[in-house]
Amino acid sequence: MPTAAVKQQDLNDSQPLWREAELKSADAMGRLMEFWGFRRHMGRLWTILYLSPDPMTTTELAEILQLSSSAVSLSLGELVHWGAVRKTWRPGERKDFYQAESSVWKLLRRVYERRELNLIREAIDAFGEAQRQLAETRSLLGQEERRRVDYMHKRLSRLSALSKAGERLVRLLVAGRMINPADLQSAEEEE
Amino acid sequence: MPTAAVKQQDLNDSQPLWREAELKSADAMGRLMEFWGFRRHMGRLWTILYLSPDPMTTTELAEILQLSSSAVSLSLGELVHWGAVRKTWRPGERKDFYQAESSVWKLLRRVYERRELNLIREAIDAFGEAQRQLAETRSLLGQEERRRVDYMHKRLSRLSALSKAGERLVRLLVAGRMINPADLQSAEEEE
DNA sequence: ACGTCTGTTCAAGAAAATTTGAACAAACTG
DNA sequence: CAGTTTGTTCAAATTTTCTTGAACAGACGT
Repeated sequence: MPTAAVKQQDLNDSQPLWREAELKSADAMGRLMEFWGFRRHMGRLWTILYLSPDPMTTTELAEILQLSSSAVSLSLGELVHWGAVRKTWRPGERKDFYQAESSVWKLLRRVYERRELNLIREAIDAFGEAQRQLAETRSLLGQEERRRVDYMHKRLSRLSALSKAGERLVRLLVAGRMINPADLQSAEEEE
Repeated sequence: MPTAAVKQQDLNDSQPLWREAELKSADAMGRLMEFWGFRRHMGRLWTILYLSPDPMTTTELAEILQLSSSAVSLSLGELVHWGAVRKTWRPGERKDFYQAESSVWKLLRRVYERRELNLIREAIDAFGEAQRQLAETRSLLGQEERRRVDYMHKRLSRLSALSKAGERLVRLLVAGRMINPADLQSAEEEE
């Protein structure tokens, strides 16, 4: 009694013809999102909602993507947290309905603002802290080691300059202003 | 007999005073690299090399970061593959020496070119393929479903437009030319 | 107030990745 | 050419991350 196989068969039969195209798109976005550091399912769920003219329930989503209700709840919650999905309700219906935030540009900005900028700032802080630490030890060292530490200090300055250029660049992106990648290049070059 | 503790103590004693700052920087870069989808150790190894005035051996690297030789070999190999680290040799010395490629800008470009662009292109292809599939089924559907499929098709056009704008944007980045993020924004707006 | 429906949380189990030591291969030395 | 040294590869073991089903909590209708 191949329960799983039968179930799969039933599903295939009852699926609309466009389901395959829908899943293919969802998977493509899932890969993008996963690469971008999010859960794979977040991209898939968002896409299903984005492609649907009407808000959908967790039940429908779970069925389409063959996910457990807890998996759906978890990833949807995170999507809501990022503002990528909104809850809505229907008069008379008890279930929650979800719809995709459809401005991808808005979403990109929000993520870069909340996440990537923080990450870069932490790196900048770490480099600065390391430099401070080097400066402290400098007086305790012999000539040979002192030159070594000075070298490190200079290199850390370059990493700092680069990170700061990166931060500036992301801030411009978020603001929708023109970006000049040559800034990154030159951040690295000046003595 | 706290072997591990003793070993750790020995290490601490024999470390130069600037080792802590060095590790702190390496870890910061490790986090950045990990977030960016590379092995955590790649960022750490690269940083140690970047901060060193002289090329280093796998043995030194393994000792500093407390890694097994195989871990070092693996991650260094990948760094070499990405052009982030170069092998060099010293007359008389049998061991390989490694030095960091110090132009971060060059590295960024290479990665975006080889990796991110591919990823985006795959997504673009998937969306296009899905649209084609929808067009094929359209004639088989009733009026209600046809409207549904048309909606999906329109949405996929938007995803395609966005992805293509993203691809263009990355290509400009790689080329070091000016970027206008507003292109992304408008890719989404035109019906 | 009770039973039902819905959504979330959590701990256990499954899957995926990283890490390691050992085996292998290659290059050099005496 | 035998014996080292060095570097890579591989499968096993570990760690981490994901997934799941069950337990819990809240809201609703009767």
